[in-house]
Amino acid sequence: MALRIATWNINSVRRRLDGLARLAAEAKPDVICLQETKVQNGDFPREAVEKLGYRHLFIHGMKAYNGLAILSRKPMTKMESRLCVGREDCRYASAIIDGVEIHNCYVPAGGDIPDIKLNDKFAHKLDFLAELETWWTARRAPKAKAILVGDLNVAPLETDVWSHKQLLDVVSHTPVEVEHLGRVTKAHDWVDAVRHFIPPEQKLYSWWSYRNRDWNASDRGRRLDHVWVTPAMKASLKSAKILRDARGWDDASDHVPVVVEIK
DNA sequence: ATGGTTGCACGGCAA
Repeated sequence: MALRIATWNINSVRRRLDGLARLAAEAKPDVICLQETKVQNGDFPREAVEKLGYRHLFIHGMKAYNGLAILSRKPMTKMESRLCVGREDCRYASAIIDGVEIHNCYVPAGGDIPDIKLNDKFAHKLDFLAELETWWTARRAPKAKAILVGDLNVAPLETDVWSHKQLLDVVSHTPVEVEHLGRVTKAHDWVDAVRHFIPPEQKLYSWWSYRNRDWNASDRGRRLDHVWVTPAMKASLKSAKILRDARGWDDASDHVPVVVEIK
């Protein structure tokens, strides 16, 4: 079994079809997990995606916000979506491909103020992470083959942000979020596939704000997009890449794809 | 300290 899997917060699949074609051509993933497709299932650009070779689609979308898709060159079974913290938000989709469970997740961004009393969105984010922890604890199965990918909207390591000190109070890198994400990791003994290859001393980002004059020069990035595998798959990890160049593509998303190869 | 940009859809809201 060999599998190349990409995860990408595409920030509107309809506005990013050229980028999707470029990802397909340059990284040749077998599976592409998208977040923030921002489109209802009926309006999803199925034909364009099928033309790129992804003929097995699981689309889980809604109008204007959120939305996920799993695009695959190989057959998919057991497609499921889940509601998280009681909302119908389209933030979780899973399927089985080549005997591997693929979990595609879009954690709420959490708004601007890192205080659950002042900001409902922040409370929602922490509740969502807590629910993920509970769910993964309940289905603990160390020998299972599973991959969890997505925009988790948390940069856990000091080197996952451009300035640890300056971002301690900024949503995405606050200690309480990092703790919540850490408990999800522990709940299933997830292995961070990207940090497996790129040492934690090295700065590494997958997102750069649109609100910078020159994202590349200022380089104020954060690593919000992740690929995790179960311990059973750790020995099969072959490579991991964050496609930084994609931030400079025409009509770029603010996130770039992360690609992991498994053998 | 503040505002900076983008997408959806056509007025703010979410990121």
